[in-house]
Amino acid sequence: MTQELTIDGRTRRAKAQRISRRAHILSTAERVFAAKGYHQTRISDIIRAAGIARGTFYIYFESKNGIFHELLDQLLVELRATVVGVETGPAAPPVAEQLLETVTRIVRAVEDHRALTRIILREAVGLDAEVDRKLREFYGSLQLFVSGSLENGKRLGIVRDLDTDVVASCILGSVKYLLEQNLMLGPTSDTDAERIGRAVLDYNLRGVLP
Amino acid sequence: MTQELTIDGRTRRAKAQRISRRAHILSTAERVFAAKGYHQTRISDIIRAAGIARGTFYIYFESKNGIFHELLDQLLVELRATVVGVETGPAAPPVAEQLLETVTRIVRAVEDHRALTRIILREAVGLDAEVDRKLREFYGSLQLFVSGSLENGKRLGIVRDLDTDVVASCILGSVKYLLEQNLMLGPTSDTDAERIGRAVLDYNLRGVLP
Amino acid sequence: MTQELTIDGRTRRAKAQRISRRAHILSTAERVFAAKGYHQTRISDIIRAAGIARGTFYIYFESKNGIFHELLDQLLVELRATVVGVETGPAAPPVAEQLLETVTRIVRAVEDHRALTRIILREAVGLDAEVDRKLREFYGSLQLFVSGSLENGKRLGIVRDLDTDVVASCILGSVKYLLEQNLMLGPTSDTDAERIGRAVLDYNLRGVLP
Amino acid sequence: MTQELTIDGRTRRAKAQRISRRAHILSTAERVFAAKGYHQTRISDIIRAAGIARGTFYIYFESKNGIFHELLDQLLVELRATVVGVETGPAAPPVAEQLLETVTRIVRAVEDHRALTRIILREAVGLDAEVDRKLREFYGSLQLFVSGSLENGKRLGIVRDLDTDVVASCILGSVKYLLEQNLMLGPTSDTDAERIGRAVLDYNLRGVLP
DNA sequence: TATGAATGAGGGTTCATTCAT
DNA sequence: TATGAATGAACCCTCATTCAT
Repeated sequence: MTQELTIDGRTRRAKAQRISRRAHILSTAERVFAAKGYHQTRISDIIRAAGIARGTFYIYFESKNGIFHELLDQLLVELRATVVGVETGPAAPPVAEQLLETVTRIVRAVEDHRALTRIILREAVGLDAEVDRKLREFYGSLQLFVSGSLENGKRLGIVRDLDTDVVASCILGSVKYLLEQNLMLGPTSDTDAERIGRAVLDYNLRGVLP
Repeated sequence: MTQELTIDGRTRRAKAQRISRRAHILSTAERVFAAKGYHQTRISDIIRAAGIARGTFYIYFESKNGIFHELLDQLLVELRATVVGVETGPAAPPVAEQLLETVTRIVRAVEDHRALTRIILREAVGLDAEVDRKLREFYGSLQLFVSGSLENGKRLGIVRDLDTDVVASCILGSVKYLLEQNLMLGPTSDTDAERIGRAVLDYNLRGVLP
Repeated sequence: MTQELTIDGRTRRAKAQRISRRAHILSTAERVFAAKGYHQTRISDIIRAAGIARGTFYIYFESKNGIFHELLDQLLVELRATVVGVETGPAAPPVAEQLLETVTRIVRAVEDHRALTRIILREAVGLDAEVDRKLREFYGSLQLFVSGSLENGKRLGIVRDLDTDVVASCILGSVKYLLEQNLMLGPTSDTDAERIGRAVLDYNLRGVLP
Repeated sequence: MTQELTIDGRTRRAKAQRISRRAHILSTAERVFAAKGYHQTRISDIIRAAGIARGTFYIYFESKNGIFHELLDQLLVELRATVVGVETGPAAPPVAEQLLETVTRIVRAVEDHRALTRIILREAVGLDAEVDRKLREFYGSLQLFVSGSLENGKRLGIVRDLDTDVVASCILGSVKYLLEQNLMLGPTSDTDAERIGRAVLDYNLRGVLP
């Protein structure tokens, strides 16, 4: 082993450690934020829970607000990934199926990030202008996706004539509210998730009339 | 005029002034909270806007949190009044009609208290345990009302067989999200309100399928 | 006494108290700054010495930097007043006499504000851009005054031909340095002050050659 | 080559490197201190500018204060060298000439260490007790030298009867202030330096009277 | 009742210095 | 010797609440 390699090894190890440390703080903060809420969370809480010194926090993150934004971005990217990429071309699967898949994927993603989603849903709104912008953009892109799918469905004759904007909002709202409700309770079982998914789909497709 | 009467008059006038002053501070706080958000609002902001002294605020209200809870209670009572009291007896109007009325009433109530609702939706969640409890209770009672109506509808044969709990959540969610969206924009015109009301009703009743 | 007068009395008393409190903090800060230096002075030091609470300090002054600037401004105004206003017209007293008077006045002013001057001389330079600007402006105006007087003297034939800019700097420098030296020692007696004043004048007028 | 010699070579090379590295950090710190001022300078600024690691700094210097003291000492020694060593014996050149030479030498020395001198003049005063002591000692020794020269001049009949202490202070002050003024501006040209040197000398020798 | 000056418990952030590698 | 991540003591400032007048 030449010295270069040794140094390389050290550097690599150090870098890996830095990344894992960062991830550790990030996930700790996620937990603390979820438990106490953004405003009730003190930097002291995070560093105590993470077992690090005060200054160490500021090596890895710019500020309390900064780490929150990082968590927010992380979640929004992840959630967006569960929705974006649905085909609406002529050869694509029927809208109903796509929506079911989307719902299932979202439910799973939210389940995978209970704590994070809980924070976002409960704390992010109205926190600061930048957060608001990000959330608006996020919901806006979802809205576009859903209303686009509905328009497509109308063209294909598998969706009846309706106010796509309003209905897209309704669909988003119904899914969002269901997720909120379930997050506030304990973890949702897979069967529950499926039951809820089917019910919301059925409702969205056929309404409540007989 | 005896002295007693004079004192009575004084007392009455003083009492009236106390009440009106309290109302003045309350409505001022509502405006300020709505404009800046709960956390960004300082007691200084409220007293400056209300034109009162610092100490005066604490004569009428226990704390910043206290006045917020008062506004919250006020709104929840008002909103609840738009929903509660719907008849589900055999002689009652059809569920469809009742829902339309309810939606219309809610939209109007929210429009009447834009500022307050805006705060509740954006700031109240996760503020403290007590607020959370109140909101849970509020949404819970709405949920019960809606799912009860649905059950009733099922018995009457005017609602098809569906998971009433999940669907009730969906209905609440769709209405709530629409209200959120519209609150963040400018004031909704009456025609818009009606259009949206009809669209959400139509969607909830018949779904998206042709 | 009508109620208005009573209120007036209260208001007046309160205002007076506020002013005196402010002055108290200001003079305390002056003492502390002079004793420990700007950077070594903590807000804690000032409030402890002034016998006030932390928050009280911030009622009267914006910040540590703010109170320092106030002291600085106060001194510069006072010192400027000892220098500005000298007549240079044809009917004015001879330059020599004017300079002597100026020196005497400056020495007295500095003696009256030992602590303050000590801070300004020792701490102000290089503290921040604004302080630098103020000091540059202050010394600049002195320089202008002195060189103007010299020019005038030249025209009147009571000052020989010399580089007025450089010589004005020299005069300022010699006075400034003497003041610095004396401030660092104990208080200067009146006789010392006069002796020094005469010596510096004599030196400035006639130089060191026989 | 024996092993000892090799080791000797290594040791020597290592030592040389150590010395040059130390000098490198020192001169970098000088630059940074001059640019940002002592208090605004962070260790981070120095190590970044020097291209070394955090810990390395502390191998070569004890502390931020330590490296500053080293720069201070270095400058004071250098400046002292421009003043000390002037002969005052009977065979020595006339005082006037000696003073002119001294002024010229000081101006040059200051020009050679603009950055450092700038720091000393702007930041050192009041930094800590030790710095104050060193500066007092430095100026004290200059004062002694100048007043000694004046006394000597008086004995030789080339300096008139005057308060040597006060006048020594004046001379120092005038030179110091001029240097300060020029340091704050851009670099002084040689001709400017000479012009200023002659003017200050002329002024010091003959005063302002015709 | 009304006032507004006073309070003081924190909170987030900085940065000189240390130390394991 | 060189590194740079880790440390934690300090510091300035905020602001909800109190209380003497």
